[in-house]
Amino acid sequence: MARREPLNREKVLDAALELADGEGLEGLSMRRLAKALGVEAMSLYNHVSNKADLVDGIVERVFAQVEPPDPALPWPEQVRTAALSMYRVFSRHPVVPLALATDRSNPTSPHAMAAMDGLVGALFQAGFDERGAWRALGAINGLVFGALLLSTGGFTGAPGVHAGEEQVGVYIRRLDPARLPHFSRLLAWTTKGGVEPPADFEQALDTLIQGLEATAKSGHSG
Amino acid sequence: MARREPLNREKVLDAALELADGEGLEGLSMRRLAKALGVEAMSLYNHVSNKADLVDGIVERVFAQVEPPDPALPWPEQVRTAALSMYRVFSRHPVVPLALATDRSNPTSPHAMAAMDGLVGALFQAGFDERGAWRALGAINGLVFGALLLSTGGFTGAPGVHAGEEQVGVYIRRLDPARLPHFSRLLAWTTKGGVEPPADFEQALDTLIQGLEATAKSGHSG
DNA sequence: GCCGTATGCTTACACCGTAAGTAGATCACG
DNA sequence: CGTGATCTACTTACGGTGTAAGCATACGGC
Repeated sequence: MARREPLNREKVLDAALELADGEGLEGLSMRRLAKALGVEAMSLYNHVSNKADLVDGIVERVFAQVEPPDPALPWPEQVRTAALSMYRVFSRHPVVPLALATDRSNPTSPHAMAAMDGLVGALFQAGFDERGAWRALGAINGLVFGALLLSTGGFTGAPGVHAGEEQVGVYIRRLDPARLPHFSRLLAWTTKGGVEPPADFEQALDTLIQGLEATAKSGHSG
Repeated sequence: MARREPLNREKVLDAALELADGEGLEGLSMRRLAKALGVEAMSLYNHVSNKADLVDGIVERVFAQVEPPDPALPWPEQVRTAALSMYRVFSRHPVVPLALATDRSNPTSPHAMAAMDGLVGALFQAGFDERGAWRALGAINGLVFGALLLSTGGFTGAPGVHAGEEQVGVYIRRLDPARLPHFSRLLAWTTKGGVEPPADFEQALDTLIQGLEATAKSGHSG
């Protein structure tokens, strides 16, 4: 009667994150997770109260990897590094932004709040008042999550960045250059390579930060 | 034997959109949709090949409401109106951004491409080359969808804007002002009202556009 | 009138999250 | 040591999901 190595919340969450990274959020089911752990589905409920709780757990676990910015740096640099850190971490675990957008749950995760605190601190340093900081925070988070969700989930206004080249070709052939001149010109360019999501995001972020610097100077309330 | 009024794709999609708007994307199931139409689930498959096809259909239908910008206006104004139009339309139908982020499907929708074409045209007018336009487009779409998904789905780095005031109170009490000084200061402000998602988005958009103007002037490739 | 086609219903399958009940192993305490 | 409490895992079951397969009915063109 060799007892199996005991399960615990940490192991469950680790396995869940691995499964979700590999199979996507839809591929993460209690039954499949249990099977991966060599256990029956209902046993998981000893360590996790819900599927929602499970998802919250992996979100929190990933947020723990986000590095808060160094308050000694100039504020635009803080915003830059914090946003980039979020982007990088979530790129490795695309389930997380999706889970945050899908479920209505969460936001009481300590690590998530810590990450936000750093960002907000930088915005206060910039001279924003509460309203301005709130709006700037929305802009930053929106850009980070939007970029991740669009590049992951499928819609860039173009075929996913993951699509093979032949697919893109079909796509382009379907659109009428006479009716959509600009968009087809742009898509033609994307097929020649040159699309690099991380660099593209970094550029978009810098653009936003430039805007933030301008509005921070001109008026406090953003 | 009074025949029932015949079904067609349009009626199915209309009912699906209405159901999804009312009950959320999760509430949209073939069985429930069929019941709403006074029909059995499998009958829907005569007008729709898939659930994915159904969702694509409502996405396309909503995209049709997005107004392309007027090419005669100055380009920042074009970007502004186009992005705002997307934001407003999708605010009325929050299922759509969620569906785009969730499913890996879609993007061959004519109306969606038309909306993108207008935006890209404005960016070319601004003097961006392909790479710059691509990145600017990513920034704009990212911001629009990110703002929508975060305000809808739950995570603003704060309790959802929809959360009742007492919930927010509980939330704030849970966080330690000593450990998270900036974030708790910001959240304290949000409880006093003043959070207005449309205005907040508009401000974020203007900030981004300011950044776009700066980068458009300084160099072509964004 | 007749037949192909389109429409709708019925049944069935494999999956999902999880409530409820139960068996067995482990541990604290007398 | 015995004994009871607790904790873990398993089994079973319910109502939900998307949809494949088969069958009945009604309509349009000849």
